[in-house]
Amino acid sequence: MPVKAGERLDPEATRARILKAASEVFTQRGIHATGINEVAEAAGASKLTIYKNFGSKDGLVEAVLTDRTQRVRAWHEQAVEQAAAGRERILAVFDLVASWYAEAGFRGCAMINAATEDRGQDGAPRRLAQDHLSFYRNLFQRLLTETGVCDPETTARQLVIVLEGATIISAVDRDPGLGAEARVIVETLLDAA
Amino acid sequence: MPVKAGERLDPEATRARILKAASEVFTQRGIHATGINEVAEAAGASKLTIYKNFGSKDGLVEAVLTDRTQRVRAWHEQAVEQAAAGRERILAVFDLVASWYAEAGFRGCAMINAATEDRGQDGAPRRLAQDHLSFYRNLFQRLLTETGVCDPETTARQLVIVLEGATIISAVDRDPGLGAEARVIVETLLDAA
DNA sequence: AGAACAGGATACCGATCGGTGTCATCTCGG
DNA sequence: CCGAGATGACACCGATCGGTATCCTGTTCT
Repeated sequence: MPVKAGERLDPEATRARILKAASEVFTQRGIHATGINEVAEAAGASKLTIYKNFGSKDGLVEAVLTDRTQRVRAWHEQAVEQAAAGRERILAVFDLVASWYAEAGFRGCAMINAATEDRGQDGAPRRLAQDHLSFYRNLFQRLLTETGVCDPETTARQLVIVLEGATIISAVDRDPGLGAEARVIVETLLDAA
Repeated sequence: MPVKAGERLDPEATRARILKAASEVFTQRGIHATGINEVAEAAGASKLTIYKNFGSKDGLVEAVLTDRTQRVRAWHEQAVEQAAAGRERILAVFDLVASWYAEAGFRGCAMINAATEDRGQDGAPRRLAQDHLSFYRNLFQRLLTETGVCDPETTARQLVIVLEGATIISAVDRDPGLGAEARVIVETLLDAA
């Protein structure tokens, strides 16, 4: 992908282009399985530019995951705000992931996948995956508190389990139907809470 | 690990020793991140013996995962049989995984991890992971039918979601408490079913 | 116009990868 | 006691890895 004239010599655009290309190729083929050369080719950038911007492959991976978790969080915050108050806001999260499962090339949560590839190590991927899980826990806990659930913390942890279970199974089975199944579980858990 | 005199020149024992060592090192460090040399060193075997027995690294990975899924299935079948009939048999599955989460060096489900590392590919790891999920679905469906649940298939799929969600979160967070949390969710779902 | 800089292309480095070949050693059946 | 098979130790292969250096083009600013 050659650089268009208009966006040339814009360091921020170059960095964003590399991030986007790296995110896509990491998602599709895995992080360990993807070489820097592939990222460079997919981004239409040279290895030099990648290393100038991110220092190392680990630095690139951390930047990709950080960018990814921030985008996902923003999507969820926005979806929640647009939903009617109460239980609908919680279900909006699962409607959002249901549409995510249905996207072509869906391969699961980037942070969980990276932490899984890196298992045994205590590097940035695992830390970012834990932070990502904490985001979901805190989001659910806030929404559950607003709806007046008696034990928001426990129920929030339950919803994260359902969310991540549906995500990993949807990725392995390539089955977008897990979104609807997760929603049913969530309604049951909310009824019981 | 040098070979003990008694087990020398026993091809089956050698093969089993390689499988066990490979399973451990793959689990702890990841499959892509582990070279054949590491497996050979961990097994006290030579690369020649590994390739004589398994043909290729992919063949070794497939053999390790096949062995693993069979062992896990046997553990679950046994745990279920030893539990009292009815709901206890379903909960026995989650008690078993709870003790699994508490093991030192727990890193999640080998099949799901391998499929995640291999994402985008349609090789043996993903197929074995799908088969592993099917095993859980079929097991739960059988037990739910025995307890007289009205829609065993749907509830079985729900239980698999909870099981895999708890597993992946327990692995990422290194938190064995997910076993108890999963059990609570299961009881709620069984009450509602 | 010219300095400064971003960036693409390419070659290169040492290390490691999956995989093969060679050879000595060990055990065991005959 | 000897040959066959299994195994470990080790050297080696081409490919690819992460990472660096070189060279040149094209843009932007002064």
